Amino acid sequence: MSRPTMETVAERAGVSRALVSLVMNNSSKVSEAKRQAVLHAAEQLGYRPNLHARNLAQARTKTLGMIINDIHNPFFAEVVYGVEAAADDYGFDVLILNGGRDAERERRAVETHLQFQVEALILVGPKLDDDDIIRASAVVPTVVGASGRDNPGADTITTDEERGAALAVQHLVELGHTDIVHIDGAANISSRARSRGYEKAMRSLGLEPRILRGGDDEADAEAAIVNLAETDSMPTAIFAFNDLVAAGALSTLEAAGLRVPDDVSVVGYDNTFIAELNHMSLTTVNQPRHQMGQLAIRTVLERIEDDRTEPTRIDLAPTLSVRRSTAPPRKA
Amino acid sequence: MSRPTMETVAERAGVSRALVSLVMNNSSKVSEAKRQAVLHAAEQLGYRPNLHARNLAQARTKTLGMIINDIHNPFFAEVVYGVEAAADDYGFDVLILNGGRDAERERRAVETHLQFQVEALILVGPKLDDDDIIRASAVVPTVVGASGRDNPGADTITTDEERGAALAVQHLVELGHTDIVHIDGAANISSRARSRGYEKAMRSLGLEPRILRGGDDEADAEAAIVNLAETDSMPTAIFAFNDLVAAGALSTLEAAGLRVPDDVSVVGYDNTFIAELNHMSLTTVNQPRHQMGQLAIRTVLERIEDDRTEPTRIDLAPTLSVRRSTAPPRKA
DNA sequence: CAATTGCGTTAGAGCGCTCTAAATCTTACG
DNA sequence: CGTAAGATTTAGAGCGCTCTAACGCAATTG
Repeated sequence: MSRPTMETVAERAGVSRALVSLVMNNSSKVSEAKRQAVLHAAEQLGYRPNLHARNLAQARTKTLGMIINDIHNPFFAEVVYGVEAAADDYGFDVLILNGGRDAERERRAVETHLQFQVEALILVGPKLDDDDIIRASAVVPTVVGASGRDNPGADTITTDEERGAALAVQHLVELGHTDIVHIDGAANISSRARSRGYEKAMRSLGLEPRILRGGDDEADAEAAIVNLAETDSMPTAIFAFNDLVAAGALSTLEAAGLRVPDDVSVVGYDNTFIAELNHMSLTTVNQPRHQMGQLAIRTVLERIEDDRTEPTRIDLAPTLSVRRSTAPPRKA
Repeated sequence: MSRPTMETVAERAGVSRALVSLVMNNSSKVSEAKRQAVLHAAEQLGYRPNLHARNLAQARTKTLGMIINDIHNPFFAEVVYGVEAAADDYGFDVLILNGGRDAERERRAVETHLQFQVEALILVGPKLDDDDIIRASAVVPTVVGASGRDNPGADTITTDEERGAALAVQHLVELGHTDIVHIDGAANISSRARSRGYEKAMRSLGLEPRILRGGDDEADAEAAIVNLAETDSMPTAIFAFNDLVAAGALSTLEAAGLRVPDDVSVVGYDNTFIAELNHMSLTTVNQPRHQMGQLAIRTVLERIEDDRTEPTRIDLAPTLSVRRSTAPPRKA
């Protein structure tokens, strides 16, 4: 007693298999009587179309493959929502695979998606290297989001991270800060652009940049700040690689008896919900994640449906979300 | 120039289609010479097996469907990791769909999974009601995780939330607290069990329970605490429905000039990474999420492979993670 | 009234793969 | 050297669905 097929439904409804197919795809050229008969039979049998059979029979699958860097990271969740909403509008299914911050795992995820015959790939913050991406994009249209790299072969949707960093610096300078340290993202993909943005902005304002090696989580911030404390030159403001590093800065500063923002201002990056927590209330650089998701779909569909062939790069403008972790420096 | 098929590879390698199939499934009864020839041809052509064709041809798909309540919520991410790791061990693929905290959406997700012929369904914190779950579990084995409900028809994996609440109370009492307020989860599924656990524990220790209506996010906590402040009977400790509510409590208390844990201790629930943040450092009840994921797979496989038919309920023991948001009450 | 049109319906091939049964090729042994 | 046993390989059916081409039939037309 396996699952009912079209054959079963057709028999029950007293029509041909082809007619059932037409009804299932709600074709307009089916008489109302037969349509009802088929629908009724299907209902009774608990019939469900077999997607694999359908995908095999049709040329296309109407399915998109998405790989996110890390399902833990709330940053990506928002992008997923954007992608899903947009995909839904166009009648595409989205299959999500978790990269788990591991290039090898992502490679397998790409493979799985390709075997599922997805019509396009959406990589959000991939750990894959250029070669992998070139290889994938040779098979299906590929769009990369939120990465600092150049991703030859793929379309890209990024935010201008240099500009984002500049926004942070500018905000701090406007508050009156001049001694602003940056804790960078070490080997992280986006680290380079953010550091560069910081550095350029500082110099163009006639200030001396100071960059400390950080990383992408709390512990990394701690090390950097302990370092600062020991060299005895605590700045009046810190611009962290991301919100998590900023959170680490917050607690390490407080542990050292310094108050935020009274003694030191802190700015993060990403506007994850950590920053939003009242108890953190982190001033941070915001990327339009939902919009990025939507644009990813649109970009990919231009390839699929309108067969565009030249690569696209979309660079969105970040904004600053000012909260309570920044304030004018204490008067000396 | 569409994608190469087995036919193409077979031709190129000078063998039959069946032989290619054998190689792809690395059967042992293929001569080394032919195996190499096939592999080489496949490599050259960039051949990738079509999963839809395979799934159609085989009786089974070796695929599991997972639906998580909300991809935003870091609690679920951990469960996903557990599921993926375990599924991998058994050679199953996991398809993840996002419920988006919406019953209707979950219903569609179930439908999609069934059309994909998944061999089982794993629902984590579903919004679906009993009927939906019964209906789904009539089609494929279904396991429900992290829910407070009874889920007829499905296997369930839960943690003992009453006990979790009791752990929190016990910890606070051991520190010397007697005036402990609980901010509940309002309509949330798990709310009932946690409140009941709190109430029982309090009474069994001879203390008077006080329950305030909360919810599941920061803002809900704020309302509850403002209420407390106004009625002028601030307790010495607060046990919140979850970490997010606890975070809300933290900031509202501090805004009111009360210090945590000096004036008021706060305990959360779920041990999400918010609790772990140094700056929060929330004492909280921990659920073994990774293990829940693994057990979900094991449970479901017992149905599939060992055709178990009687329902299983697994109830895991929660533990307490003590951090810096709790301390003995200030001496009056 | 025969021929034409058009709608609703159906037969049947084919999507890419697996799997069973049968064919072919080796090897080994009396 | 013949042949049975074992090791490889292959033909061909079938998985559930879509899609094209053709069919039956009623309505329309000259």
